[in-house]
Amino acid sequence: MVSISDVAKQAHVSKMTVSRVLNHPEQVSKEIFDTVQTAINELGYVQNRAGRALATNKSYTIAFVMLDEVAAVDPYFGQLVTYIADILNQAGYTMELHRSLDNDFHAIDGILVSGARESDDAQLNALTYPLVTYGEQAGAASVDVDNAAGIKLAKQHLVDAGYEQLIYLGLDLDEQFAQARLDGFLDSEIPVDQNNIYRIANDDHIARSLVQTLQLAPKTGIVAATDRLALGALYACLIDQQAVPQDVGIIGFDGIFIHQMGPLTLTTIAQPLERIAEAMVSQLLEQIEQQVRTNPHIVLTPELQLGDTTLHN
Amino acid sequence: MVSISDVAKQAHVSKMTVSRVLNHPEQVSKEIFDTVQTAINELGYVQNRAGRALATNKSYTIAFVMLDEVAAVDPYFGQLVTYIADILNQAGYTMELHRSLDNDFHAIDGILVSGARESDDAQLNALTYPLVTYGEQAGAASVDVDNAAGIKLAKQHLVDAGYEQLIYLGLDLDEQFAQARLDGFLDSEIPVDQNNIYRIANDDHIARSLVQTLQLAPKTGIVAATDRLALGALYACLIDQQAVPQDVGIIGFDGIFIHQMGPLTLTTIAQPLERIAEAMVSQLLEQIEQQVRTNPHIVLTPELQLGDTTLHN
DNA sequence: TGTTTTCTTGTTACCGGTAACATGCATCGT
DNA sequence: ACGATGCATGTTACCGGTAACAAGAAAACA
Repeated sequence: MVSISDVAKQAHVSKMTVSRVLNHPEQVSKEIFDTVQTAINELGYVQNRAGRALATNKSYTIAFVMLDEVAAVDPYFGQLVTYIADILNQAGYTMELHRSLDNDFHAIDGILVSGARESDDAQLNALTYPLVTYGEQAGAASVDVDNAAGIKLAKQHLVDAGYEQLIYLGLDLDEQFAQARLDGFLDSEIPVDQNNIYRIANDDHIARSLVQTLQLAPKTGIVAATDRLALGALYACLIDQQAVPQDVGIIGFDGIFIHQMGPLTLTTIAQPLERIAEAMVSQLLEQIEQQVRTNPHIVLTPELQLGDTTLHN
Repeated sequence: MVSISDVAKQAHVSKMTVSRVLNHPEQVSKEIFDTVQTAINELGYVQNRAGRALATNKSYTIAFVMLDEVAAVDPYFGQLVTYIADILNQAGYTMELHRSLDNDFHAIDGILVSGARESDDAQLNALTYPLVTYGEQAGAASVDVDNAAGIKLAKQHLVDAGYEQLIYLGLDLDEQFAQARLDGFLDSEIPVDQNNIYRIANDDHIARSLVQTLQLAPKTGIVAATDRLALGALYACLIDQQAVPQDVGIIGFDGIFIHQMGPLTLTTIAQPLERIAEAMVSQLLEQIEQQVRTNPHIVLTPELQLGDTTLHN
């Protein structure tokens, strides 16, 4: 492997001058800069990260910790993690992927966490690295989507589209976002009937249980807490031979399944995953540069994405 | 940050002895071993990876390069990448995630690549690191699923179940696996009608195009090249009010969508993702230890996974 | 012209760890 | 009782890079 010393020899300068060309080019005369650059190119020199990390105590590596088991198979995870990897790469950082907080974290500059639950709080707070979580998290910086606002958007859209009865299809409440979305459904000007709130276990066969449960009056709008639930509802309607979107409207949340996945694209509340990724990274890099751990809660607003499962112009 | 020297001081021994306790404990007397361990625990020492990497020229870091854009949102990607991360972690390695071969790879011991196309060959062959790809790749070690065998399995299953007419639902052939699966469908004892082979562009609304295209005779078995296509076919059948699995059987390939995703679990040919991950990692670590780049092509056989979309006992 | 400032480059030491060799001491064989 | 052998530990040097300081030369100032 060609090192900085090899380049120095080739260019007839000291190691330090080569280092300057790489890190503080303004301190180097034009001639020498060119000579060194030429030598670098000729020899195909690339910086040794370990050496640099050791000398500067900075590794330019970020750990992304993915705690949610389910998320691994959920498309939005792949989307988020790749956005983050891309953005970090562009900023000159490398992203490690971890699945547990039990790992020793060596030689990293900061940590991004997704899918943390309350039971992880202690471990999270014990970490001394700059930290940003996806989803609200006490005692740490976090980036989240405004779940309640998103659901309100969904309700409003269904009402505007002329659906008369609203049904909410929610998940178990053990995850924070599930509670927030339910709250969003309950808390708004548009009144809702408590009998029309259903809760589905995440591993149910959604469509099967729905087709038995729901008595779909005409002009019903279904607000689903996730796109997966919305997809189940769509199946149920197909089986039950309901006309979607004419008689029944369906709106989901997340914005992942909308493409290619069904006979109809879903109308959904789309999470701005790219902006989430950007916010997480920029917040983290800021902490790293400033060398302070701050705990802002950044909340991004999701957007209505029109599809075929609701009426609209 | 507490370093090996701090531990050495605390334990009244030399740095080297501490290093031995960590790396060659058999060379150290029992007493001193205990003393040093105590000091390590008291001080909460963790090894500095950069220092170690610099001294040993090993980083214990592997780059996973995910080239396929689509894969990022496909659940199997999340599954594979997390399996690999888990296995690597257990072996004491860290996994970096990259999205491009253009990145400089610093301080890594080896590379895993998924989603490479022919156009990536030049860059892949230029890499000097130990390398294993997912999917067949000339000039590099690879792990792949026996796509043709899988499709034959699917055909056989449908015939055994009593479906009389077979239809193949395939993808564009620009990816190697798509070709292999089509070949598997054509090449077998069970004869097929060339008119019953359909090709769907990956961004089509599968169900919509199918319901217009297919003239489903009773007792038709549909072999779909991917679970996503199978799901589309299932939609199409629902819309067209075909009885699945009584009149029409559907079998997919990949084994990802089977849970929770529809009114019926898919019968599918499941990729052994966990074994794929294991094979990729063990092949790579072997190359790293042996310090030779070998190019075996490891082919794993997928398995029939029964679901509700075909008849069986 | 002599002195100070500025600019460019080099020297030294260190980041945290480990390999290779050196040393000191106990055990062994004869 | 002596050197030979083996075992446990320490010393030195180096991995590749950079910060802090030193030094030399050119430019600026008086």
